Amino acid sequence: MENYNPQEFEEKSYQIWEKNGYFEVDYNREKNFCIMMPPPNVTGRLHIGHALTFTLQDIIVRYKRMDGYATLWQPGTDHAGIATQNVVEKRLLAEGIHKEELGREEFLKRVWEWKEKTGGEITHQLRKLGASPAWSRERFTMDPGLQRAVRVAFKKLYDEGYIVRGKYLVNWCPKDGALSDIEVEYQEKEGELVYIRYPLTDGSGEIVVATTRPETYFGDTAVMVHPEDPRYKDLIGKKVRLPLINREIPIIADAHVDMEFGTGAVKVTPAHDPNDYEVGLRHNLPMISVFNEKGILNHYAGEFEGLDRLEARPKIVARLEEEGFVVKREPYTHQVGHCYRCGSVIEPYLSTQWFLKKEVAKEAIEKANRGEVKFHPPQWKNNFDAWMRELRDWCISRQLWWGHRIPVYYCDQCGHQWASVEEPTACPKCGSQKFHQDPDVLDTWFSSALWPFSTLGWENGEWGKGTKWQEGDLERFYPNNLLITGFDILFFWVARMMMMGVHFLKEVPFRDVYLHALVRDADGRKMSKSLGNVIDPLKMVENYSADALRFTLAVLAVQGRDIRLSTEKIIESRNFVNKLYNAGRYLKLHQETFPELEEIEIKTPVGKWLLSKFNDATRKVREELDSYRFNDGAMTLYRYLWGEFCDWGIELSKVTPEAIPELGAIFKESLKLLHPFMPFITEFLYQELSGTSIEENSIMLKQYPAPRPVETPENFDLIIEAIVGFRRIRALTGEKRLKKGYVLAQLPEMAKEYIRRLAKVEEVEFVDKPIPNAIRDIGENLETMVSKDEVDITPILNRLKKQKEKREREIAILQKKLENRNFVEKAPQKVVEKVKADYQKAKEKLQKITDELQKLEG
RNA sequence: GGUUCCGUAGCUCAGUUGGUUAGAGCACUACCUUGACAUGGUAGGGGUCGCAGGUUCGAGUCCUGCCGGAACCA
Repeated sequence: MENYNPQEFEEKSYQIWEKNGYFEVDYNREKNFCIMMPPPNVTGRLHIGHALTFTLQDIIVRYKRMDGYATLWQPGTDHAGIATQNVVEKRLLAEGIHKEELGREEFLKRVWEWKEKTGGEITHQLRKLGASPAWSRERFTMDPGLQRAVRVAFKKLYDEGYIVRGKYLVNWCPKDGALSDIEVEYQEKEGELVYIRYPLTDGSGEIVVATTRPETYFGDTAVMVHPEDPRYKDLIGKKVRLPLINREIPIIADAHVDMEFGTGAVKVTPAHDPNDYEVGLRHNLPMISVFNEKGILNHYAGEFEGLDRLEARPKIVARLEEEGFVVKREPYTHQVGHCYRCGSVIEPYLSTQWFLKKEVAKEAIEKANRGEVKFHPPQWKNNFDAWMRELRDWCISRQLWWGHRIPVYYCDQCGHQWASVEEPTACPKCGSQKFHQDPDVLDTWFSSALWPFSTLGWENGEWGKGTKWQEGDLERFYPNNLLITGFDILFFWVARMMMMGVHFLKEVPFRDVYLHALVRDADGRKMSKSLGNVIDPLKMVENYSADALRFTLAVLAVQGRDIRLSTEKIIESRNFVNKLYNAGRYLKLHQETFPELEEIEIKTPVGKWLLSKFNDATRKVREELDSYRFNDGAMTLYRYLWGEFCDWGIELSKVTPEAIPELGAIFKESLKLLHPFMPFITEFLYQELSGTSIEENSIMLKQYPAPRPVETPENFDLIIEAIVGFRRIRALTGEKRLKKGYVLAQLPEMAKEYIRRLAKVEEVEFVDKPIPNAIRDIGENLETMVSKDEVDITPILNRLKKQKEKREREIAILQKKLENRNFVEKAPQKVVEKVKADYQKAKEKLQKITDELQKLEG
């Protein structure tokens, strides 16, 4: 057999698969299966998290495809607004060019150029993993078809009143502009609580407020106290003067104040705090922004104008201290919001933005509650429900150039504002040709929210029809069957697909959602460049093969648990690949090629036994894949192929080589079973053992195995037990071989040869009662014996003593149960019967052991 | 503060609706260069299932509390 060089073979076979269109949808099939690839960022490079998610997807997709489904795994990349714009901006800066100098159009041209040339590298890296999506249908969230879908979706929502524009307090990143609520990451930070004195205007005293953000006090438009607070009751309605700038603001009463916190008096800055914003609305307070969109303080800050808000903070406090306005400062840890992308401290900031109103999700919530989407693992449903219940309006406008530009136009003549799918030529109201488009673009997630149906042709116009999508795809593939993605984008993406899918198509976008966990290092730490503990999937593929990496990820993918990955574990899988290769070599040593399992009749005892094990494994693997228990599926295959096929099947066939052709056929079938997990080595061995080429006979296109009828095999489990029994005697006594061995059981005559050869016993006899003067190994279902004269008995004695103790413990437990009248009366009859039988069996075994001990010692 | 998850062998973890003597892989010990494979083979040792109560005939599994760790939301 040829040497197996994974790198070479993986490259070669992948090309053949792709070139021959094996990944594409076979429209001749009746059953459909559709899964969307979560589009990776076009700037992205394959990291281990990608490797996990795409491996799991590929496993399911290959399984379904082999199982007879018209299978669509829709690939594509995401335009990733902020990330991509940053990448290109940086490159331009390296040449000394600011994007403002280029202007919007020219800049966008450069972004597209970048995208065409270097973007989407990740899709090539994905191929190294063996991922098998329908590449011919690859999409980009800003291709013309999807651009149209976005504009249609926007216009519909706009016309229905779900999309509105308004001046609201949003999460503002001084670098990246407006962010949605979930793009803010909270971190615990050591800060300080500064107590500031606000003198009353009538000179009758002062009021002290506490704040963690003293620089915002320039925007205060009130001080608020609890109406029942005896300390401040009399002050309500009076005015205070803000330090340094001397602006006067009123003291108001509001029951929302927490009297316990700080001094019980709260400064109100409606333009820079979400709670204060609400207060401002309730009490009709003015809203004063004290810094601009870059976070630079403005004229309201008096002498501090021109400073960055964070730099200004200590200076402001120092100045207030100088002037005697600071009562005290105390250390205070609190949660500070940071931009998910650049890490800047987020400021609540008043600005005009577009919002998608939460009401749009009403139907999606109802459907989710009715269980129309199933989550795996199920506890995610709670999380999802909670978030959907507390849904807030979604800020969808972004101050970027790269992205789907908001299709809203403003007439310069009459002021009319409208949304349009097509580029308009004139104002629909006054006919003026002077109008302009909204400068902002949409949140990237807006377009990915449409992904489960926009890629199927929904409102794509004519673009891509017949190539990127087919007529009827929506009916065939929507709802998608499954979504696999990381739990970290449950809200960002999954929830939004739910809203949009249900809103536009009246159906949930997918039936099942599988959320996988994070990949961590061997010590459970997050992988990060700064820690230097990053495992590069491409390196792992290079060093250990894609199969090894895939199998490792699958075997570690336990639902609801983080994955601790290490090269050691990948090496274990690599060893498994090696084991399979050698099993193939063994078979090839005896016969050039092997038939398909359905082409031959399994006649030999070994073949029948192995086929029944294959059936067990097949049933289990199917069940485990159907319930997305990837780790169990991988483990079942590992145990079956290594522990049963290799350890016993091959070994037994050395005794009766006439079983080898049958083994070969069963092995080929087993390769199909394994193929979704390890696509390459299975293809290699399948071709080697079939004497065919990938082009004519790819394993990818074979039927996924199903259990097949086999008559109850000769009881090989007992033969195996006898072999192990003798081996144990040999291991304990150190005998290289045994002259004569006895088995207390009636096994078929043919068993003798297997026992002789594999247990190294020269002569075997079956007996129906213990021989005299013997040492016995008492197994679960049978005993093996040799004459006492043949071996040294002390290790045997020790072992028997241990067994005795163990049996006695067991018997005590069972006996207690049986003596318990409650148990005998209340437990199901079947259980009681079983315990009784077990008790009898255990007693018998104990008897044998004590007899044996007595004889040996006596 | 709210919600959720986790704690089982030295390590990483299975254990699906409660029902044998709680399993696997790695690691460990002893033996084995036997014609597929030392990236291997054979045999073996190792756990009072975080702690304390409770429900039940019966608890690793269900309930309550506590201890320890993590995540999400506010």
